[in-house]
Amino acid sequence: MLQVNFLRQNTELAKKKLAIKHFANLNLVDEVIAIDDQRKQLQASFDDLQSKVNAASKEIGGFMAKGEKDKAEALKNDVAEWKKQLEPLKEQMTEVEAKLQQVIVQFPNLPHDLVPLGKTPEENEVVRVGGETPKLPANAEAHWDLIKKYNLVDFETGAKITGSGFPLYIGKGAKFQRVLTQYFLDFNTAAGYTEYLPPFMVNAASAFATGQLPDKEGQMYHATEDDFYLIPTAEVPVTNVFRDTVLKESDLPLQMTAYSPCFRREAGSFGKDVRGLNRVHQFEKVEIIQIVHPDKSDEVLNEMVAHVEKLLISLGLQYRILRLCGGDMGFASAITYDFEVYSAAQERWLEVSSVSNFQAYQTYRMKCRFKDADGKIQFAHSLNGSSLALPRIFAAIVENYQTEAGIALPKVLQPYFGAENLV
RNA sequence: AGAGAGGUGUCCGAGUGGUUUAAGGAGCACGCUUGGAAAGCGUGUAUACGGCAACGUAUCGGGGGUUCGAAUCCCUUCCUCUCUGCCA
Repeated sequence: MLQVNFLRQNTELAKKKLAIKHFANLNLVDEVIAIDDQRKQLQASFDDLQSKVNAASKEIGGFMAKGEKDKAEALKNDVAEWKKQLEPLKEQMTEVEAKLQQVIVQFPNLPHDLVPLGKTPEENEVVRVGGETPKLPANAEAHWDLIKKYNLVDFETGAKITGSGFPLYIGKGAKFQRVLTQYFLDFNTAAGYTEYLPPFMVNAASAFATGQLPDKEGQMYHATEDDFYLIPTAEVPVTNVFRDTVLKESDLPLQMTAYSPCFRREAGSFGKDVRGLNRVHQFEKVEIIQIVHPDKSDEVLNEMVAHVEKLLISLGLQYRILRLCGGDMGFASAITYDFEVYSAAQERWLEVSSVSNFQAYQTYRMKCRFKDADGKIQFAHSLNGSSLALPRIFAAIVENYQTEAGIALPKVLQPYFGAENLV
């Protein structure tokens, strides 16, 4: 959530930056300031009147104690009059505050200065490419054929149990999921991240705090009986650990990692993108999350990008890092780097990680603050990234490590799997 | 799921309608004291909004109500603990 005071003091800058994110209704900025003016005025009148009521009530107490009933009664009449005036003021205030909230949550985060202009994924900037394009055997197949051939994942039975997009992992396929999860968590904790295992459902307040509500309401599964949402990423529960807190400066940086299944309705997805493991409704992911001092978030973002890059290198996958353009970035993010791995069998890049700096956008919503050296309260910055999302890594390894005889494994995974080959 | 007990500041904890302007204690910070430290003494120590400021307003889990006045009474909701039930 953006802060009204920031919009007030940087109106033109904010509009310019919102335009980079292709936010259509720039007049909303002026509107929000006007509503806030109204709010301030109402509050001033309300506070004045309430102050009179409070003072009089105290006086009445004094009169009652001394037995001066007449004076007390006279004052009571005054108070009754003021309270009558107070009522409409209170109503207006509630109304204006709701309106302000309703408008301000519509603003996406402002883009970082490094964010390239552009609207479509084609306009994302390739920052780095690494690794080798794998040489596949002549009869190479895509992962959706390989997993069938070796009975690693069964989509049909998953669909019978639940619906399409809920894969059923079997045998070595299931074990491989577990092994990847463990390897990723170990890799993250070795770098200083603390491991969390969070709830997989969250309440509306948590979903709001990280920006899923109200923006992505339709993308989450909603258990209406209890009003819980199935998490679309571990980012939601883990970032919310620090909702409504005032931290000490020395607590920062907070580094968390968490495994979770992720549930996404993916309403509106279609076409070849959704084949096999490329896009599913339930998948496993290991996430890294940091809450840091605002001065450090740029630096930390680079560290997180380097961390994920090292992880991909260790898996021997060809990858590229994209800096997303304004039009392709998420709602709450100030800057995002996407990681893609190359699938030689599909001859396309698959997104496996997205690392973002949210700056104070989430923490302001969440009221996650810290007390700085001068005793002032500041909003921390939050960042997160996948490290890593499993299905496409699974797909890429299965495809890129296929041999005439089966599927090999990256060296780092062999001790975890207890074998040199997956199959 | 049923019955009961609770939810007060960083923490413990008092407080059942009116100097509560939330007692008291602990912790923390600063100062005094000291050769240095501890102890002791003193001072300070929540957040949000409005205001240049003085200051005002709100907040005792959340929401609503009664009252001139609510931490305190009423309703509602969430959470924690104990017991019972069910259960991996």
